Amino acid sequence: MTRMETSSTNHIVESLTRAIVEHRLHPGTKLAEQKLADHFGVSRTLVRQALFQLAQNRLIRLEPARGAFVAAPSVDEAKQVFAVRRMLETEMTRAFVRQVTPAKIKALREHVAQEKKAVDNQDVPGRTELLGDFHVRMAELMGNQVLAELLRELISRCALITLMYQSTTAAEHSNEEHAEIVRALAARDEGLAVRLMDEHLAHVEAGLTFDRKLPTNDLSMALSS
Amino acid sequence: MTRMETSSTNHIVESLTRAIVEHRLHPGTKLAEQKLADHFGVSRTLVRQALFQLAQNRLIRLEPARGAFVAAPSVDEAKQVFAVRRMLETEMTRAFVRQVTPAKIKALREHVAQEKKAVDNQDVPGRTELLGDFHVRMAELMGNQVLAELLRELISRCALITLMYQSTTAAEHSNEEHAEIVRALAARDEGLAVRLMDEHLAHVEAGLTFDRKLPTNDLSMALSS
DNA sequence: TCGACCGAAAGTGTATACACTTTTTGTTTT
DNA sequence: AAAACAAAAAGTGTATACACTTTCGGTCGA
Repeated sequence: MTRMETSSTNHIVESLTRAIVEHRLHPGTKLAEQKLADHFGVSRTLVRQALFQLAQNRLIRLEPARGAFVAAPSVDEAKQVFAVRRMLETEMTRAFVRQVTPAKIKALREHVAQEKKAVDNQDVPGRTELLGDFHVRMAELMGNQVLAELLRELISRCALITLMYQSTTAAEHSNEEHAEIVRALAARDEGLAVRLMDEHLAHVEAGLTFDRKLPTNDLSMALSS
Repeated sequence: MTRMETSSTNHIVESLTRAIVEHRLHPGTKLAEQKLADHFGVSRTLVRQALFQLAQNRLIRLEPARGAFVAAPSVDEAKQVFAVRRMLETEMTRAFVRQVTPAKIKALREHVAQEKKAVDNQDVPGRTELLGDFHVRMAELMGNQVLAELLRELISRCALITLMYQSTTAAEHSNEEHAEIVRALAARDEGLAVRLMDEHLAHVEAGLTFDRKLPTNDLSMALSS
């Protein structure tokens, strides 16, 4: 279900996005164009296109004549992003209950099972992605691709902020909450489902940590995986 | 309150955005890079950057090796965008009531008054922008810049779809609904405010028209204003 | 020793060059 | 006259060149 446009530029965007979201590239790290170009084996032209795209997604920040840096969102911005997620996702949950079908429940259950496997296996990048994708998956199952893409963007920004998924217990906790939400959806209990989703997001938000550890980051090291 | 970054690229983005949102450039119109470059007096490099940005905002569509075209969203996509707006804005309205202050009400009243003036004066581009900005203004007054920018994006996409604002009576209608919403907010009547906002968006959505009139569009003509 | 200054190195911003693809146009063929 | 083809024109995709800005290292002066 991943994107299949593999235009050079898109490959760079995706590679950098993963590195940032998975915390291989820390906030503040400088992304020098020529170094990236060498790493990806293309010219600066394509790197620049990718950087512009990432800047629009707020994953990096472009300073005029100074270059690109991995974004370091303020506490305030982080709270705003979460506020938006809660608005969107509580309403999404409400709408989901109203159009729930066995097939959709089955799809969500399978997703949660996949999450659990990743969590149990200590597959850190895998679980990070899967835990975020749960929310995107709900939007897709509702048939709203616009919502899904919006959520994907917001969740990327969240991942840049929260380090919570790095903790195994927190990941387990999220996984269990997802399972609970699915149960409420299956039971068509709108009030419960909405409440669980709201609480779930509150928990994720509470896991925000703001240790601004300084970069000390080697580009090619971080990108090599 | 408009953006003041006037880097060349941003100027191009804003200029094209306005032209598209105000329907001076019709869906399907080809945006040839060299022609735009000549028009703006820059090289293709900057035009390309702008086009990439517009593509991410879904205002244009990039076809590989064929070029950029003003987007022509499907009916389905339009409905999805509106569904997202309703999720976001009903919840935003709810939150607004809970943190309403006289100063915020005053700001909204003034905005609605501005709208009315533009509508009365038959200032078509002005009223289009102001009617959309009402929603963005609410988000800003709540102090949520993330929400504000998200809404601005969604509303641009809507404007690309709806031709309703071209009708004077429809514009008057929207303006009156905004006034009603502000009254409900001032009265701190949460239920009423949310209901009015939901109905308002339903009305806007109902104004969707999908006449795919063929381009026949001269670039420099459309951009000259 | 510390700070200010200067030059070199590195890096960004924009334009241009060139290869390759699509579109157009004019010609040939049936 | 319509369809098919070919060459030319126009346009996109990527790399490179070059001007200008920032950064860094070292030297000089206080």
